[in-house]
Amino acid sequence: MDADRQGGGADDGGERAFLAAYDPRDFPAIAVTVDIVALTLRGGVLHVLLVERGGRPFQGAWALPGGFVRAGQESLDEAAARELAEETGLDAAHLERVHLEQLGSYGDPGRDPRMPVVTVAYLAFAPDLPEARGGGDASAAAWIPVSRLALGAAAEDGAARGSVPRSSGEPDAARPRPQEQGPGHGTDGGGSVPGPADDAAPAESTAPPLLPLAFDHARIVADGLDRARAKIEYTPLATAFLGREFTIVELRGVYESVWGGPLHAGNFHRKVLSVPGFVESTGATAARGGARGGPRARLYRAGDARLLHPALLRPDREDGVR
Amino acid sequence: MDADRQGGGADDGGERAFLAAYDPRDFPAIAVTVDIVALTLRGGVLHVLLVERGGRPFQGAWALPGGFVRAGQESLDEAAARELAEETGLDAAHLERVHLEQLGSYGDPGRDPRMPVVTVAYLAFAPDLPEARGGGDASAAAWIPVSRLALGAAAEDGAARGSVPRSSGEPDAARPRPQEQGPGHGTDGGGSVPGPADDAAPAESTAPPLLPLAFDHARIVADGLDRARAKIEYTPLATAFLGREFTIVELRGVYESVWGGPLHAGNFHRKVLSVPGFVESTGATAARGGARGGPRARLYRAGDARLLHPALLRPDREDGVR
DNA sequence: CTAATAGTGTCTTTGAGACAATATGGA
DNA sequence: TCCATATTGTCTCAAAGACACTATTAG
Repeated sequence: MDADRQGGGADDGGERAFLAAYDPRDFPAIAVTVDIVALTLRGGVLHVLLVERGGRPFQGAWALPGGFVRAGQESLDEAAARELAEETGLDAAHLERVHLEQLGSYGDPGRDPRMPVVTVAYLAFAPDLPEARGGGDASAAAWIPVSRLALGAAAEDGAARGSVPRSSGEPDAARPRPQEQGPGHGTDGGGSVPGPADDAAPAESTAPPLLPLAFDHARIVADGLDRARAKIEYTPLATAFLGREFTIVELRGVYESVWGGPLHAGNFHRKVLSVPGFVESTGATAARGGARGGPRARLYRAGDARLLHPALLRPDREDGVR
Repeated sequence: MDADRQGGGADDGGERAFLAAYDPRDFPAIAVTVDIVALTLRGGVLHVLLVERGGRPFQGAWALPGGFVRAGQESLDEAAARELAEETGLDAAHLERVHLEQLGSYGDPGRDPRMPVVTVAYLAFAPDLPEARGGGDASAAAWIPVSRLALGAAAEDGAARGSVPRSSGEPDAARPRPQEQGPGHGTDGGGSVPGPADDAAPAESTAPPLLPLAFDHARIVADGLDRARAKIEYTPLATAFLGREFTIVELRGVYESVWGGPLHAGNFHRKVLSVPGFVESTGATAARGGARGGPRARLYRAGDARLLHPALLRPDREDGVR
């Protein structure tokens, strides 16, 4: 279907269809925007790019970067890339290394209290970027750790609800497993944090307040995280979080940060090297060994595989260290 | 982002943001529709629901069923369900058994020559339904075998192109493998066709003409097929193509029809039963044995699993009979 | 020197796939 | 009776995961 027919009632000629197509209540009253869930790793912690709202509906709250699609002038993908560039202040060279894919569309009535808005959400994987400068927009942009976000109800909604006939926005979160992000997993650029996150922290006195997100952006971020966690299982996209050259340990850090739990170093290492086309060796080795000693790690770059075969499946549940 | 800010230029107060939000060139000029890729099995062959266009831009061509989203009155999911019901003439009881999920959004400029239109595509898995009555719309609706569609260039685009920084509509086609649909695989309700499809047919004299699709619907259908083929790997959604009770052989027929190749009967049988929650036994057995004899197959119904663990992976390539 | 760390070897278990065997019922 | 067919058994191979070991280097 495109720009005629609008459904409802039996056909009565064509006159009616014509009128329906141009009924201002049916057609032009929806705004189309793109929103971007941009993920990156900073110091081994997964961050999302957010902007602080200056305007009224959710003033002061954090929201996803995004903006209107320029009707007839750009594709949705181009609109997303443009908005991401504006918001991060990235030049074309840096943008080259960012993976951008469509996540899904959100159009519940009332999701924006002012008017009907359908937003096409995008998911971006970025290497550690320079601090976000508050793009071309009113408020500040910043990378916020996902563990500081209040994703509560939205996150639960990914995997184990509803029955088959249910029809809700479920843009293929491949193997979603409810598993909230433990605060500080992964590497700070080299080694992975050893212990599980849940019991390591000494009793925090004042619980760090979780940031609420504007509109339905909590759900969009939750869907994006589900997608990211699933996608690095069967694609080499984890390398999009790293520089051109990286060590296997750094790559493991990406998986640990995104999945939120430690992985078995030895098995991970062997498995990555065994998947054809995942990584390829540069001759070189890292400048230094591990943080507190150890041999220098070999350097690799991303291979040419677009899918991992076999895949790197997530560990089953709360047990550890696959 | 929602209904303010529109990117580009520095902030200058709020006045500008307000104006931008209501600049008619930026906001109201995009129409939003839903289109549905509804798949079903008829006689062991995968079919898509299509409508024949009466109007001008692609008059006489086949297109996906769909229609405008009623701004502010319904969610995208509701719009898709409504359009599907209208187009198939399905009552609520039948709709209950249809799986509906969002596929992705398409908004290239010029995809509709008349005006900017962003469509949110949905994917539906339906059991064998009564013949489509030409719903509420101008032209006829019909189930068309996917093998009769010209999906050419669009299908190639799913998996192995572009590099990481590429940004194009790739709504997570999980494990796409280019593999065109061999005409008549699968079962006609009971047993699966034995031989491979490609050589069985006696030399066809006049090549059956492939039907072109209107707008960018060929790509949308191709994306939907990719998604369907991937999704039955790790979800129990193949059962959505069958009745409430079914045999393992019928279930295998679904996989063979969607994947387009024969599967090893014995191994498939054992694997399905070994995945927890995929199917559960009703005590009963089928009324008849196989087409030309054999024991009566046991009947099963869909289990309560939402994900298959372990998954049923597609056979690797052109070799056969996993 | 000492301890931490990159990388490898090995063993066990699980699952995939090929092949064979058994039993049932349509013609 | 004959043979296609549903279902189960067995064997082999690949991969996952647990665990142990070696070599290297920061402090």
